[in-house]
Amino acid sequence: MPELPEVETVVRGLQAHLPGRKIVEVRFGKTDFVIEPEAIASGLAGRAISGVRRFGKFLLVECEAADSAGPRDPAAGAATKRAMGRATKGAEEPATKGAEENDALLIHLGMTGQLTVPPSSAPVAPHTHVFFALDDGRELRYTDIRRFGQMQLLRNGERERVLGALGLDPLEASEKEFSARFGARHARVKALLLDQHVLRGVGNIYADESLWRARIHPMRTGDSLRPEELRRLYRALQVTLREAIRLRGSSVSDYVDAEGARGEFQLRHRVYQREGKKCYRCGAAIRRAIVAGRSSHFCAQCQRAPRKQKQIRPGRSTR
DNA sequence: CTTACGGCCTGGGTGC
DNA sequence: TGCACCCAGGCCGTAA
Repeated sequence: MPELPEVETVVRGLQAHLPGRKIVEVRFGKTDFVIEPEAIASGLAGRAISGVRRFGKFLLVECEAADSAGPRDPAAGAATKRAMGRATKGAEEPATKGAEENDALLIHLGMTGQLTVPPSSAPVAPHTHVFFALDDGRELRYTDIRRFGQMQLLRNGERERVLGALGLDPLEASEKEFSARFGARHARVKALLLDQHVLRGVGNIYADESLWRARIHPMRTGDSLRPEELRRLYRALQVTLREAIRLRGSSVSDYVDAEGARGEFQLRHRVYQREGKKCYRCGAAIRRAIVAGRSSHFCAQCQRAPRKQKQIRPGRSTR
């Protein structure tokens, strides 16, 4: 399941291949998961790629400014301006802001989406539905068994509308911002971690792993967390996500990076999909329960369940 | 407004 | 061998 660390790994892989390349042609297989495929085909053919970046679990393949006016046939563009701003380092600026935002291809990998850059002559893997032929004889290919992914063209000025509501990137948020957001909410902490409007990029694997590391039960509510618990969770999230990125993500099912290689963080999972196995910290059996509509794995010994009282709070108040 | 929940999308894996 | 069923993540509608 591509979550923040997996998407980050794919982005880094694509950054090594795509910037500077020109998209020669776009072809589709099934398009039921693509928004306006014709717009993608006509809008990106002939365009040069300037960069690739991550925004939460989304990938953005950015184009250089369309040379001149002709939205028709950009045949002229012999002078393919080299990507000036190189890949750069980690600190990414908000993808929704920025003075000039050029057209970009927005991609969400869903559960089984894969992006690779094989030679055009390479055999096509089953369930490959989008092909971006490049000017160096290779293709950026999108493969997605379940087609839970999503793809759309973001034109100039559309980023804020499409991505603006997403929450903070967990690796960029400060402890203060994190605590303020979580501490003010009455929803279960597991639901808050998965809510992309609170934090962008965390999914089921890293929510469970972080909660275990922080020794917090997934059913606890955000506003029940003591300051030190909020701090522990913040730290656990950071450490877990960074470690996962270092190990190139978790390959629990179909996930592979841009080179087609599996990640290794699944070997470090402490609770995810370890129901019945022993807790690495205390030896108790890892349990699984549905929280926030998702399978949640935790150690009932290390992560104490909250008191049952699920009573209806007296309305008003808050403030 | 906030929260909880059920359903939907698709297809691989599993168990009978 | 076949087949029903479960499950995954995001999103949306509905209800409290």
